[in-house]
Amino acid sequence: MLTNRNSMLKKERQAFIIKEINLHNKVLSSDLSMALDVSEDTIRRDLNELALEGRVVKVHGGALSKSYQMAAVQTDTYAYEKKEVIAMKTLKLFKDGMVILTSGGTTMREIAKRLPESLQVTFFTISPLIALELAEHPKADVILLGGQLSNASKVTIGAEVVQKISEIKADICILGINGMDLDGITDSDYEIVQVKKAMIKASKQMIIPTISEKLNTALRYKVTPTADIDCLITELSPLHDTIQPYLSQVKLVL
Amino acid sequence: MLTNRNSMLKKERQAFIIKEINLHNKVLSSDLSMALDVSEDTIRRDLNELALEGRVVKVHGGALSKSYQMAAVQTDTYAYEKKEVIAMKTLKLFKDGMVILTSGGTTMREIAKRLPESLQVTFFTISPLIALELAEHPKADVILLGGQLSNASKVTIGAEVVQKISEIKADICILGINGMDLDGITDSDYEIVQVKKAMIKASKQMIIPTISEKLNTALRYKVTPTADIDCLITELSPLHDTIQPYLSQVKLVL
DNA sequence: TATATTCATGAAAATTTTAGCATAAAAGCG
DNA sequence: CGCTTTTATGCTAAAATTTTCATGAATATA
Repeated sequence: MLTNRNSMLKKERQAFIIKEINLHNKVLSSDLSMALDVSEDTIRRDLNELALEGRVVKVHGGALSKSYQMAAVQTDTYAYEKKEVIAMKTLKLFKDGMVILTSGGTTMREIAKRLPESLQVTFFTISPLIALELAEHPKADVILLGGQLSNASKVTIGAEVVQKISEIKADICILGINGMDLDGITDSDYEIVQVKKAMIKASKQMIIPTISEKLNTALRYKVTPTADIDCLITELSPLHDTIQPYLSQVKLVL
Repeated sequence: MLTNRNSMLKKERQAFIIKEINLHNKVLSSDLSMALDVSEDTIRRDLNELALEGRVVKVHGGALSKSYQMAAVQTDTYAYEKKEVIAMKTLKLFKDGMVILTSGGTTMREIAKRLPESLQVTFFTISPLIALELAEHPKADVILLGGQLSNASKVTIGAEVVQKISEIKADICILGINGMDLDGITDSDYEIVQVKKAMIKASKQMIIPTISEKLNTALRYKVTPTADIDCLITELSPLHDTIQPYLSQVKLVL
């Protein structure tokens, strides 16, 4: 070896690689080659060894942390546990005799699935899927708001729906969302935005159940200002860092 | 710093796409191309790979979340083969541009599943399940007739539905039935009878697809006389003994 | 229908991997 | 110490993979 000082033992080098991966969740062979001043072949051999030991996941061009693969596998019901937590929190707001207006979405579906047997509530919904889920409940009254069915999001949209919603006076409206930041709730579908606006207008209170990942993301069209939200429900504690900025904007955070 | 922001590993990129889809339920190829700074070809190839793995649903221009796509897959329908035969016969009556009014029922669902891709029709339906099935069809316009959702039969009922139906002028109405004999079509649910009467009134032609088992049975409430049926469709040949008595009553038997 | 997007395909370019070989250091041994 | 063996590393050329680009076909959208 040319310079003893700079030379690194194999184990030492591999430890460095592991550390890098833990830090950044990925490494590129080319980067490591430069940083450690060895050929890419050596790096590749290292990565192959580490992959064989199951310490990293080798991919074309470098390697990824194992957690990447984990996250990639669980996909069936995305963020299932989180949505379960959100559903339980949301259900605490439901009282006997309430009129509840709801949109669609998988979070809302988790809520519908867990509706307590004893609860006597009236639901208005634009989602056939949610309606069918709620129809399983013995004491729930379910009114499906008719209209054109959107191919993409599978909820009814259009002037007729908006008109019908305007005739309702609901106690609370549960709104599934796609994007939200400190400024407001946003969505990517214009038609759906119109319906959601009508839903908000028709309800005394607006409740937003969402996984925290959707916070601090914005989409094309604005639905309503964040300040108008009556209750924001995420899987996180209201004390969590991510939630802090929203505490001053939203009336109640669960 | 080792991380090179410009280059992203394939797996990493696909993980990003999955996350984006799970978050917003859909992604556009063009958006991803911009966000990840790769060509749309690369995005398309990623989406195709992910679709092949069954992680996302590829559509024109982007991809959708899987959870939206799956609307309960059931193959354990009673008399599946018979209903398949009936469905194929019924579909021959559908023409481009038609306005079709339909009730619910498993037979109707088999029809909806098999709707040819090329057909351009407008559906009005009282069944959320049928609506969701039809919504998978690219060229079908689906209007869900809103109203109270019946717990038992999972179709919308009530004055509102009847009122809405009266405003429609459909070419044909496909009516699932529960009982029928030489005298007339009968049902056991009074509310549903009201809706079916309205559907018949709103349509130029009435088509009854039913398994032959239901022939020669009668229930509590009468819907309409057998003589009013325009087309009766069963899994049997019109020459079959069971069908013979109906030939004189019904205009067309398939 | 006409126009604009998006898709599929194959070829080309860029990058990464593999495998074989050469070199050199490290280790083992008489 | 000399000698051989083992191990680690780098190099090259060919193979494989990934990405882009160009084109016409298919598809949406007005």
